[in-house]
Amino acid sequence: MRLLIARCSVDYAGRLAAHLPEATRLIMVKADGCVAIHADGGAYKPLNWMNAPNTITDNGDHWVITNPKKETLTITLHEVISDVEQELGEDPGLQKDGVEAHLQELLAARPDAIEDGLTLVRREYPTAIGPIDLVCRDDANTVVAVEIKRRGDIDGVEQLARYIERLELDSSLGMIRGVFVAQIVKPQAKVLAESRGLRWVEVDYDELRGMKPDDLRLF
Amino acid sequence: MRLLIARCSVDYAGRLAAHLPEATRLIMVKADGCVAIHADGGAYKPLNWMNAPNTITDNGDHWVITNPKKETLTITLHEVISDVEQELGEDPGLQKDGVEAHLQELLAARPDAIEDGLTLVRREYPTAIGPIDLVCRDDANTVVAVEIKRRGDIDGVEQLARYIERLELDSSLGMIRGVFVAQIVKPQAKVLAESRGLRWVEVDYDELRGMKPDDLRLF
DNA sequence: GACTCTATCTCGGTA
DNA sequence: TACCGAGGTAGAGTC
Repeated sequence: MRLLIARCSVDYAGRLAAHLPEATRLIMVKADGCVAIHADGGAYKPLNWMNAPNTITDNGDHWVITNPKKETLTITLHEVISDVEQELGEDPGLQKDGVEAHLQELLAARPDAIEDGLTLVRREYPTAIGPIDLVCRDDANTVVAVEIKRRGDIDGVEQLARYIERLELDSSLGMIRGVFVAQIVKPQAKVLAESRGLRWVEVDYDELRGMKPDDLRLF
Repeated sequence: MRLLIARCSVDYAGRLAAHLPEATRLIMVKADGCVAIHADGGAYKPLNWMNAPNTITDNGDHWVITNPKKETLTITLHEVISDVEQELGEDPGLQKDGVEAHLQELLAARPDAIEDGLTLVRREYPTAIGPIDLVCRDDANTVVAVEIKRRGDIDGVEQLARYIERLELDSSLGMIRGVFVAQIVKPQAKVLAESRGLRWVEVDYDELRGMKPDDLRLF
C-alpha cells in the first residue's frame, strides 16, 4: 500500500464527470492497483476513486488511471508532502453475524414467530424470477409467501408482490397470501403492503436469537 | 489525519457483529474522528469503520470507539509498524456533473425533447407515495406522468406505474399516460414498460445540454 | 458475462 | 430527527 499526501487536483470522467479543486489530500494506492482520494473527514467514502483492475500511468506531475470501461481518473500533483509505501500482505477477511441470511435462518426455524400456526414448506423456494425467502402454510393450509428484509423498504414489498404474482400462475397451489417481515418496516412500505393486500410483521433479531426451538410452546 | 499501520485485530458490535482476525492493516483516523480500517486490496471500502461523531478511548494496546447509538469498534494493536499524522485542512468538495438532478432540470426546461408537444405542468409533483419527477400535458391536453432515471431499470418502471395508479385515484385529471425516460433503458425495463402500457424514451445527456432553449424550434 | 439482491450500504435532501 | 431516494452505488452469489 502506498500512501501519498499531496496538494492535488483531480478529474474523473466516466459514468459522470467530477472535479476536485486543488487541496491537500491523501492518495491511497492499494496492492491490487485501486486508487482512492480521501479528504480529512466525511466518513469512509473517498472523494474520488478508481477500482481495480486499472492501469496507472505516472507522468511525474500527473497520473492518469484508466479502467477497462475507458473511464479515467486524472490526478494532478502540485506538491507532494509525504510518500510512504508498506507491504501489508493478504487479509484473512471479515467474519459477520447478524445479516439478512441469519434472520432468514432463525425465521425458517421458527416460522410461528412470524404468524401463529405457520409451518415451513421450503426455504429459498425457486421461481423463474428468483428465490422466495420462505414458503409456508398456515393452519388453514393456505400457502403463505414470506419475504424477509433487515430494513423493510418499499422495494421489498414490490419483490414480494412479484413473487406472489408468479406463484399464482401455478394453479395447483390454491390461494396465496403474502407476509412481509423485517426488523423495521418503513411507513411507505406499510402503506404499499396494505394496499397490495399483504401483511407486514416486524420482528426482533435478538429476541429471535434468544428463543430456543421449544420456548414458544410455553405460550 | 492519522495513518497507523499495525498488526491488529478488530471487533465491531452494532447493527451486526463482525470480527477481524489479527493481520497487518492501515488504520485511518480523520480530523472529524471517523476511523476506517483498510486491507491492501478490495476497492475503497474499509473492512471495518466507525463514522463521526464518536468518542475514541485509547487504552494503549487497544482502542474502543463508541458512537451515540452505542455501537462499538474495538481495535487491539499487536504491533505498530508506522504512525504518521498530517493536517490536511478543509476540502473544497467535489463538483459533479451529469447526475439525475441535472437530467431532470434539462428535461423540465425542454419537455418536448421527451415527446413532441409536451408542456410542463409541474416538476416534483407531490403524491402520498413520493414526488413525480415531471407532470406534463400533451397537445391533446392529456396528463402525462414522467419518471426520469439515469439508468432505466425495472424499479423505475414500477415506480412510474405506482405514481400513475395514484394519480388515477384523482378522477379530476382524466386519462393519464406515463413515459419512462432514461439515458439507457434496459431491455427488461422496456418489456415491462410496454406490458404496463407505458412509453419509454432514451435521451442523450450531452445532446440535451447542448440544446439552447430555442434550438428545437428549428425542427 | 449478465442478472439479482444485500449493505454496519453512504450520502444528501426534506419535512 | 427520521424518512426517502440516488449512487461512478460496491460486492457477493447465481445462472
